[in-house]
Amino acid sequence: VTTSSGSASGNRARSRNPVGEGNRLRDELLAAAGRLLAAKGDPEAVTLRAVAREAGIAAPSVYLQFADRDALLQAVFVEHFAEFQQAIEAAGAASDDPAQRLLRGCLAYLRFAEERPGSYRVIFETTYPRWPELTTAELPGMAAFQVLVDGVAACITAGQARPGDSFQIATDIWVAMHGMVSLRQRLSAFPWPAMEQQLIGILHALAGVPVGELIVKGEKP
Amino acid sequence: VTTSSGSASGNRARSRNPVGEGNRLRDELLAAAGRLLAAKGDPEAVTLRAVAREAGIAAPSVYLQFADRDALLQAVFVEHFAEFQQAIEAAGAASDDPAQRLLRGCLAYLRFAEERPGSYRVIFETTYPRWPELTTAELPGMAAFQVLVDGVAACITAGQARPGDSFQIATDIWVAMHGMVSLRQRLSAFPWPAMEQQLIGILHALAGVPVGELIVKGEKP
DNA sequence: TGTACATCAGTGAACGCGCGTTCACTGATGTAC
DNA sequence: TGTACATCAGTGAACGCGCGTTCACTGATGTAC
Repeated sequence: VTTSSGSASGNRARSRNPVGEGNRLRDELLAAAGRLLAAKGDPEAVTLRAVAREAGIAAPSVYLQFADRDALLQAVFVEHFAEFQQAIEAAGAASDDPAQRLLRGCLAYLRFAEERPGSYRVIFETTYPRWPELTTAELPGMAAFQVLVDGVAACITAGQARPGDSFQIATDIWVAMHGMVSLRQRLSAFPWPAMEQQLIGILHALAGVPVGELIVKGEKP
Repeated sequence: VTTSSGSASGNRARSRNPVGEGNRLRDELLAAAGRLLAAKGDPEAVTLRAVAREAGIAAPSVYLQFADRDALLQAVFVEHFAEFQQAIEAAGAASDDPAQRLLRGCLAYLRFAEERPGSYRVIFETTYPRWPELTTAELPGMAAFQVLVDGVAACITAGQARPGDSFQIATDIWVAMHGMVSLRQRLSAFPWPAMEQQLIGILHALAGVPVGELIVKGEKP
């Protein structure tokens, strides 16, 4: 964990615009939160004071950008969730074979969770006081989930998956993937199978994609 | 949440035996912790001071029974885990048809998690500082997991499940169940299918148990 | 170009809180004689 | 049976800590004239 000593006023000329300056500090705070999350792997470590410390500013300055600690955490969520979504979509886009897209997207999900446990926990294992009000459609994550639903549907259409309710199958796959990463993180002493092998077996069982289609293949020409 | 006002010295004659008396207080503390867990649904709520408060004793008295907060939490884990295991085994024992035993055991798992989220989180979503030392065999939960492995194996032997590696299939089922309860608790706004239906679909897909075998049937004569 | 002034990003000190833990103690229970 | 004593379960006060949040402030940046 690095503690940047510098004050926010660097050598670069500041714009007088409070908004511009504000965004710079805001970004610094989110970056600091990200570093804490990466170092500790635990959303609990992202306290308002720890973030301020990591960013090299005084604790009260956080209030210039965020109404309170919860607003800060929510912004952290939004940032990390966007990165999560991007990682998955980028992985899926690397092929145009439906089964490959599905496999790669799922693998990206698992790898993100494995490589960035803190970010994953901010996304899927933290409760945000302000969210119970949200409706299903507004749920952050529904867009990402839709990618999975579409992926399954594409496999079915292409004859690469057993016909069925793509929404339901996608739900089952999601649930299984979440269980995989959540339990692996919690019980690392359990004799887990290799993540990729387990994923292939699960996709095969839940979606009916032939195992042959589920070996990661090179880019299409 | 009830705060019992009474001091521990009641009307009942105390045994002079410090161990006897000690166990009484120990049980009271574990009971208090259980009440907190049930009321808050969150292991974080089980602080040493909150437990003492709930049990109606002074905070330092906890040290008569537990070396520190971590030891207290570990004892809470052991108690709730035993109850969890009991609930599952009792449910499975209610039938002698392998598929039914498996189904009922899994349902009991899900129901326990749904009805006692605090207990479930103490078991599967809390990290205990003293545990990284444990080997696989010592892992609390391996015994419970073995029940699931045996259940799957029995189904295979009885021709009620697709032949395969029962350990691997049990792992997949466990992972899926954990994902189900963990995500349901975190994202209650998501349009989840009925838990029992989802379980049946998952058991069918992962273990190959025919859906017909997976309707909860009455007791055998 | 030079000076007086306004803006406002960021600060330092302080608040009350709940936490885990320590320490010397108290006082009812039970025992020795 | 009666009294002096030992045991030890449980206490009250205090500690230092990190937390979120508040408040009046400071002082460099940029502007008006």
